Amino acid sequence: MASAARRRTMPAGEIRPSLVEQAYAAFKEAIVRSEFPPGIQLSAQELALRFGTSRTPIHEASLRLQEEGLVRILPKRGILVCALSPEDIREIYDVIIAIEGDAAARIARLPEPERLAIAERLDAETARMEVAADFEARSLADMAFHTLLVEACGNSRFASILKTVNSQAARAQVFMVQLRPNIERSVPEHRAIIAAICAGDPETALAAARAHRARVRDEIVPLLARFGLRHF
Amino acid sequence: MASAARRRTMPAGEIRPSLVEQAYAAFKEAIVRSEFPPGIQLSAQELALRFGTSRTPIHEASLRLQEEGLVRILPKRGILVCALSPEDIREIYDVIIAIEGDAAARIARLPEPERLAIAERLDAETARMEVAADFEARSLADMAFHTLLVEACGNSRFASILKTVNSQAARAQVFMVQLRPNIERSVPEHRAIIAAICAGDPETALAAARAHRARVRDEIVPLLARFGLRHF
DNA sequence: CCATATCATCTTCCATGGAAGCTGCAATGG
DNA sequence: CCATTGCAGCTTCCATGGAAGATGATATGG
Repeated sequence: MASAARRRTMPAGEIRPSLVEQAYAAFKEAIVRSEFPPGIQLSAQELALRFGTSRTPIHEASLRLQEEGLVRILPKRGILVCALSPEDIREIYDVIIAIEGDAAARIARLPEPERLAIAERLDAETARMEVAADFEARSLADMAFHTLLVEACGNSRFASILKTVNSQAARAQVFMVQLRPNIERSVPEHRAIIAAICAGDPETALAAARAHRARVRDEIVPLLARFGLRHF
Repeated sequence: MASAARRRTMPAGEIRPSLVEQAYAAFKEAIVRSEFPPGIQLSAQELALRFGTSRTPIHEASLRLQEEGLVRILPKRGILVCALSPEDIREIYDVIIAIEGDAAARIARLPEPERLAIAERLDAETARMEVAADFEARSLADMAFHTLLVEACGNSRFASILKTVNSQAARAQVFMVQLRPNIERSVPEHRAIIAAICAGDPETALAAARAHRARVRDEIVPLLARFGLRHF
């Protein structure tokens, strides 16, 4: 009865993710974990076999991944897993710098109660980062900080842009964890962003967020290039 | 030999656009021209009939348009042409402000010969704008200016982000042309951006580009809202 | 009269097969 | 020995049909 009424108005239960969704997630996961070496050429048939569907969901998932820049569909030839050069990583970081910087400035422009609430949550993540036992936990808290920063800025398009470029960079992120960059430098930089937000100073927040990401970029990109990695 | 070698490495002739491509372009065109009222719900079948293909290319084109935010695919229900609220337009402008501002700053950081060459081309478009006979021509030159600004900044991801949000805003643009905003104010603002680029001053270029777009945003968004347009 | 259940009809989702394009190799001709 | 051509085997592209979900009108029971 109630269940019938609920079924009736069920807007989009999406109980069971579609096969396209599953194929998309599985394919993306495999790419990020570098189970498919970058530059490899695959066919829909073999992916369909691997993921246990027919070729159609694979094809549609590939279209989505192509839109996100993770693969390229070569007409009549196959699916190419894109390779990222250090220059690509640099481009991606520059997008992050532009968007995330603006997001920080936007938060600093919010009415005081709102921006203080956000600042508190940002501070909590930063604290988690500081006391984290291992590198893994520290990275997670770091990611949570940056996700929150852009989710809270009030422009959903900012979030979706960052989601896209982050997924492009994900493969490199996995690799970078092994390089163990000095993430502890991030803590005071995060605090500087938080302080500017609390003070309601958009200019300083913008500059602090940009400087933070630019510092990371300038640390990471030469490192990748020096390791002679032409692509990931 | 050269021809053989070239044929060998020919990446993708793409002589004839695929049906998906055609359906994508036609569907998008129809949406932008508001031939489909926003909010309307369509079926793949009827679109297939209209565009003279089967349902498959329509479906794949719709997936692409969904990725771009122009339509939403409602599972088992149909294809919804998205409606844009003034708030959406505002969000889109804010993305433009962040990305285009950064692009201007990046150009200002280029070595002098390069940035002067770009400045010259930007100036040519601005001049075309100034002497344009009708509003139509003026808009075209304006668009060319902004396209060039972001194409020349050296980060292809900036261009692709702007392409996406611009296509989202395209429907509103068509509408806005009829409002005939005072585009002449743009000319000196463009010149300010160009001057900062020539001077190699990234900060000023950033501020000038942001101010220009922010001015347009603050002119347009209330106008749309005042017209009582809940969506386009 | 209202609430609930049923059902006809719409839709997408996904599997599959034929058509056509691309590639690399072997055969052919100089 | 090299350049060209033909071909076999791969790939995607696209059409189509069955399955299952979503919806709204209608029937049914209180």
